[in-house]
Amino acid sequence: MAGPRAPDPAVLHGMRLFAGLEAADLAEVIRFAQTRRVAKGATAFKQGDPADTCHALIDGRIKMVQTGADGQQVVVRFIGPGETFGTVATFSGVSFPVDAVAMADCVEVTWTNAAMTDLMQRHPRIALNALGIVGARLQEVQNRLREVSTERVERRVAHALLRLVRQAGRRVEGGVEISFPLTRQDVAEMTGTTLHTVSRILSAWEAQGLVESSRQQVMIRQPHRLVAIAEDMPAPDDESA
Amino acid sequence: MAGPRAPDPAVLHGMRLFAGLEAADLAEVIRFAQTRRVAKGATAFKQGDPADTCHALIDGRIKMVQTGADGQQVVVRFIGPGETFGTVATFSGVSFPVDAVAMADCVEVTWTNAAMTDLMQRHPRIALNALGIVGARLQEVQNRLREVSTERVERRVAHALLRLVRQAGRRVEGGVEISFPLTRQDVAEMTGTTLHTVSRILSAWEAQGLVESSRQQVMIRQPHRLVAIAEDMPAPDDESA
DNA sequence: AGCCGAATTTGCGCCCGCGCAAAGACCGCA
DNA sequence: TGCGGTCTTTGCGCGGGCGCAAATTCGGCT
Repeated sequence: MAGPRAPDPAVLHGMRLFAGLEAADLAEVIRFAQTRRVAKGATAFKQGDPADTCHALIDGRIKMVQTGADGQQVVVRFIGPGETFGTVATFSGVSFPVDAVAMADCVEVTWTNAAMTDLMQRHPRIALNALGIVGARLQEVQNRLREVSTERVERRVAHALLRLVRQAGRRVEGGVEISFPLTRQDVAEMTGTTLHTVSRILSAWEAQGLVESSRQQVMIRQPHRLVAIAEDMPAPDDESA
Repeated sequence: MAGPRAPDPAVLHGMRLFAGLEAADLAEVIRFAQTRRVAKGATAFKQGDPADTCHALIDGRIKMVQTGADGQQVVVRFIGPGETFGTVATFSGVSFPVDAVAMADCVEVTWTNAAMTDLMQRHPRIALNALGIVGARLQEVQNRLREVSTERVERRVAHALLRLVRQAGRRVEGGVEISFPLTRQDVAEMTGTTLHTVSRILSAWEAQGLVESSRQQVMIRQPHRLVAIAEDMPAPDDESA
């Protein structure tokens, strides 16, 4: 019955945007959706494109990057499976304010603005969920704004890593690692510094046994000490001795 | 007929949050509202307070300030008459993430979270309006994040002043002035620098005839030159000669 | 009119972190 | 197994802007 483009309703399960909806409602939501593949390195949409679609990620990892007038880039946030993205501009702008770059091969579902608006009007629960999502992101960005405005680089990098661990941490032997490839440049663009400074900081931490990093990969060996740096606490006992 | 606490329905007119609602709906909205006065220097709510109310400003000017663990403050945004504030935490947090400080004597209306949620469910239009408002703020904060991450202080101050002019500019003889009292410290907290640096920059600009500033007051004499600084353009012709 | 506190200005010295540059490591691919 | 490109590391020097401190101005209040 389902056409070739109709996604499996199961993909909506666990999405915060559709939390609290009945199965019948979910089925309705999915009828308006389209699935799409985005190859690694490609973009789901580009900064400046007309914002006529809403997006949700099924699989992969997406980087939201804002580019300034003279080319400087800032990583606004990372998107993982189950998260919505590119929905804010739908209700508040005519064009997307960021690039959505696939860091791995991705699968996403999209809705037209008209369809999503209609769904929200008939199911206010979706609109309220969306408010919660956007509100949480606003708070997160405000926190980052305060960090970058008032904290030293080292603390900002610590905060960024901790945020990544919370969002995409994977327990491994000897610590926690960030479960997707991440360059020094990426971290620099998250923290408002340069890849050189990030590299220096990670090297110093590595020398202290705090982290272990290799190409596009970071593992935190002693999260509590990283927290201490992030919160500017006196260094806790070094258990590595 | 209206009780002593019931606000005049007219105050809702022009509020973006309630745009597109019928008069009857507005009347319903106002039935759940309470008016409240906030004296200059007092707070409508404090960072960390349980977020159990939504707010809209009728008159005055409010400064949203986030305070970090060790006391450093950042001005997140200013709120003018007709704007909603303190509504984000309602749907995404348990406590307010900022202080709302009255910069002048203020009048606000408030709703309980329960009332606002209920109103949104019965009038999805309100929820969609809220999404637009929060989305626009998210974009603004993202822009500031990029600025503070990649731009020099002077450009950031220029951007901040231009943003203030757009939001609360008043044409006066000889230029445009910001229509509410604003200290160097405020500007510093908007741009992630110190009041000393702001003072130095304004002094330099004043020497060039670009602005005119006095205690808690800034007037822009040559907006186009300020734009040139903000956008890092080569200095335009100096018309003051 | 005079006093007090807040806001502002300005000088001076230093240091964090950037800019530049070059070398080295690692991966994918043929 | 060799090649090329991307990512990373590290050294060196400098400069923007902060920290500290003191003087000054301004406004409000009595």
